[in-house]
Amino acid sequence: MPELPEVETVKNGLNRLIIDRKISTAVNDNPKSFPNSIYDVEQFMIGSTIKDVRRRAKVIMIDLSTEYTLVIHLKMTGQLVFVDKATRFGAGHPNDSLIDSLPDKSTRVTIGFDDGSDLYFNDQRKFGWVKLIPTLAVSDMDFMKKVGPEPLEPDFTSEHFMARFTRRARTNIKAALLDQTVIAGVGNIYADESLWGAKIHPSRLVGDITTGEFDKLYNEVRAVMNLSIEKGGSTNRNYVNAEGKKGSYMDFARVFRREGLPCPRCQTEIIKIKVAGRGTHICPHCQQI
DNA sequence: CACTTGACCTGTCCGC
DNA sequence: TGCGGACAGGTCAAGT
Repeated sequence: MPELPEVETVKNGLNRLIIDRKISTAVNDNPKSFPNSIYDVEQFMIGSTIKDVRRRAKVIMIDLSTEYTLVIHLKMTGQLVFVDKATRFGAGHPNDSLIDSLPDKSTRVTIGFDDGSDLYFNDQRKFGWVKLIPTLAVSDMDFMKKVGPEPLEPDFTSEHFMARFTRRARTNIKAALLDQTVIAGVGNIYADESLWGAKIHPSRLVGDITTGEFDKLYNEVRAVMNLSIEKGGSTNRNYVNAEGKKGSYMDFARVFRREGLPCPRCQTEIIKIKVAGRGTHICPHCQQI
């Protein structure tokens, strides 16, 4: 899924749905998805209550009353879906009844609360993970130490943004945007969308991008991700929010997965190419090498 | 260090 | 309707 706007949407949903609930069970069906020992789970998770749900980059952190935190990465196909069978929460949305369908084949971890509700971690491709670690140790994780700044923070300026890229001067701008140690949270969808907005070809070398172009790109990254948060994220394939509902940003996408359709700016046909090993969507007229 | 590529998985879609 | 291959929202560990 999940880039910054999707993870932010899940986090906001979980904050509405699971705060103060008490964990009574934890079922793990894949040691890679949830590698903690049974001892740790029983000691620091069972019986605890949910205190807060936070996000950093594409990672969700669920703080427990035991001073332990569930650190979760959804990678490509992860989902965190809350279902309350007692109140039928999660039922009745289009094409799906979560009440009946979850847990399903892709469910890796089921966290049960003492009121009968459940939080499911589903992950078709098994790339994602859930780790239970001391809250104070979260900032010591390799990922947390290396990850770049949050682009939507109010005090994150255009100058800040540009300065982060100097280290990656000899690679292309798309690879640099996707590099989580440069800027946190940008993935394949929003990289393509913001490069189109700034009229920058994704294969251009970072070192050749002008200050003016960086300024545009900075504004586009923020505008595109803010719009997506407002739309509940992008459902390209699997993504759903904490209530099991899809996001609608794809209805507003300008280039992503729109190959063969006209560019909204100049009507030139959008094409799909490969850059930084990823499928990449551009307007060949607006975005020149 | 900076940079690129392949690996990790399952499912789906497309061409034969 | 089967089969092989490419591809899918993301990181990592290796290689150069």
